[in-house]
Amino acid sequence: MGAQRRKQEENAAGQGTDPGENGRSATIRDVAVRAGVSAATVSRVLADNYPVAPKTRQRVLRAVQELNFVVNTHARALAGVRTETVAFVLHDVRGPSFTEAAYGVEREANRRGRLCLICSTEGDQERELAFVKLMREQRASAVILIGGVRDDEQYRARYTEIAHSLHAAGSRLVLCGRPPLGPDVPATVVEYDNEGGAYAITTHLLANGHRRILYLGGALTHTTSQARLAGYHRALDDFGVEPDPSLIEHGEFTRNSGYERTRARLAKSGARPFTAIFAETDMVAAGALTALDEGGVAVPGEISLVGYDDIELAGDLRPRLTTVHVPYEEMGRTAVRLALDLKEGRSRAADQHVVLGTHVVVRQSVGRRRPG
Amino acid sequence: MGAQRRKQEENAAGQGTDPGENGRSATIRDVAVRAGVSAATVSRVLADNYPVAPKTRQRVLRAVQELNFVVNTHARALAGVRTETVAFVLHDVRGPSFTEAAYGVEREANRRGRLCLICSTEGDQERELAFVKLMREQRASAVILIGGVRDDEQYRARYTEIAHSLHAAGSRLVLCGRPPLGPDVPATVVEYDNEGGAYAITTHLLANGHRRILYLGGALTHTTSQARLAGYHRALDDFGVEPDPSLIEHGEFTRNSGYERTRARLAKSGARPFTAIFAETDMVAAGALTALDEGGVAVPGEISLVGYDDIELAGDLRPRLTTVHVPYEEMGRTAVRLALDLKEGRSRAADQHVVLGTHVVVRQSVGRRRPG
DNA sequence: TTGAAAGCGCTAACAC
DNA sequence: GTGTTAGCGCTTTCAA
Repeated sequence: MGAQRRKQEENAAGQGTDPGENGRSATIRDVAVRAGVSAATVSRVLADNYPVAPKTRQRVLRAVQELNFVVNTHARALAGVRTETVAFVLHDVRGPSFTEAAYGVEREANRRGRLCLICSTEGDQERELAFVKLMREQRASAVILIGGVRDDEQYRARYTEIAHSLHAAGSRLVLCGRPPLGPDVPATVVEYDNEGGAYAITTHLLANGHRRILYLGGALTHTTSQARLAGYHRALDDFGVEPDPSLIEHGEFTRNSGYERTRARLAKSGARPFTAIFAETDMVAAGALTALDEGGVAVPGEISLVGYDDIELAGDLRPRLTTVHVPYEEMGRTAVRLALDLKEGRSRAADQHVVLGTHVVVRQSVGRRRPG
Repeated sequence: MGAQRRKQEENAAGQGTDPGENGRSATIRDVAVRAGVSAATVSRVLADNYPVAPKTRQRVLRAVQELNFVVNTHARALAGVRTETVAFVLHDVRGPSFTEAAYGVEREANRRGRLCLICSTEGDQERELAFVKLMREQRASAVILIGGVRDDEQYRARYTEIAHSLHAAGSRLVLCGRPPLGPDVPATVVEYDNEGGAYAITTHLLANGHRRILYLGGALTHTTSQARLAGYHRALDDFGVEPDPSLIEHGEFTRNSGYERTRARLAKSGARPFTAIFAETDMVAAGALTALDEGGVAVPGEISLVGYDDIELAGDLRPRLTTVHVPYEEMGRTAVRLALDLKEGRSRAADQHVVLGTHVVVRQSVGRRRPG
């Protein structure tokens, strides 16, 4: 698929003579010829970084207009001029929490004169890799990945390699909410206190007298889920409550999963073996709430409910959802800040691992319960 | 800022000798030297499109590993190999409706083997232009813009030019939910029946006996708002109801704007001059509902409420929000489909304008009212 | 099976 | 002020 052959094919397939539609687009050379000057002069006019006679400039600009000339970034980049970009990769653009982080990335990147490119992978690792590859090849300033993963040998090996290859390309890998890869891997990590948040909110439930708390979790292998579940267990332990495995469920981080799982539980037995529900994300909590609502169960009267993430939706639910606030936007901003500061020599490699705090936001979905 | 000078500066600023950190990254030439072959051979190994002796291949791959070599897309693109991408531009990644469209774009682009790049502009036209420029220069297959605009001469002139320059660069401009630019402009337009949806839902309110409907709109100059307001007026007209200008409000498309405006109205007078609220987006409706809730106003008992967009949130509100469904995801998919089909010669220019339908989704936020 | 060489489109020293 | 020229890093003929 060489340049030449490709262009010929395009021409052969062409339907019209409209320049640009099929024929090759105008180059700086074409403009030069039309304006009766050299390519260098055109380049100067375009870059506007060098004195050019007004009349010449006029002619060049006219030619540019007439030919509908568009510079080729690739050629320009090759010649040394960079358009700095920051890339952000998430699973799903529709997910409310990660887009909050995307927003933070975007703002900070912009504040520092970079363009921000976002890519959604639908959780497909191949796609993630393809995008990282593209960004690496385009020499993006930083590539920021967000979203829990399955933390195994394969993960570490794979991302360690990615970190190195990005580094070799003059870019930087940033992991948001993912486990660090090791001390010698050139990657920036921005985590948040996942376990601590889960601990705190479980404690909140326990302090309100709840002892049997249904846990609506994500996939068992998912690092985010593991950390949250760990916090839940630690809190139980601190209160001397024996954990009941039958109260732990694993599923997806979707509204629907929360809905279905809650419905199934509600249908199961007359005497409910739990007085509160800890949904691992607000989305799951929203689904659970709908199921509770449909089942005629009062919240927090009969059952208390808490979520995690503190997305905007939490305040729209009725009752308003008590949840754990995660500083997603700040994570995004921090990710960009750390990576760029490092590149600009304003930060040291040792400071490339940050853990942001989380905290409980008490709203209306938790009620007091006399334990026993 | 030439390549040479830049590199020297980078070296000067360097802290370590780690290759890649500051020094220039390895090129195909470096790999060739290390492997004791020519650059052409390395290229062949990498592209894997040509027979190469197994042993040579081994040596090359090893050298690639050792040097952490990463091809330079720019050079590659310049030499004729394209990574096809589709670009999507929206105002805010956090906005629920447009990200639905982004999802559609992403899926369809992916189905057709393209990578999808998303850019959020925070409503900044300059940023939008910068991104479009970048994508044009990178020769993206299509550049898709979504979000209402101020429809004036400047808009038309500006985007007509963009359409032409994208076309000249072999790309294609797609406008989602924005007014067409004219018959001779090379742009694809995917609209939805904005006015029709507003008409239908207003009719729904009117049919339920509501005559005084508070309208919580967006900016007056915004095309989306204009169309929705037009639908509202047409419905009133069809029912022989005199529109009351004091019931029309303009503001922003945010939760908070809906909240504040509703609160102000509620505070204003004891005798409320309206029995229903038409919020121009579900987001605004969510805010209005909170205000109503706080004011102790029963919905739909005392006041009915409808929104527009049918985002997921609509089903989470209590009462569940009656609203207008807009096929955002389909818009995204359609945008990609039309643009790529055209490029592939599987569609004609005449079919590059599509209007998708909208419809009312009846849930629980509208009550009957005895008119008078 | 491999290498040499030309060229993709642009930029920036260096001459004039 | 403007043109000439030498690359940037890669791919792909063409020749060996």
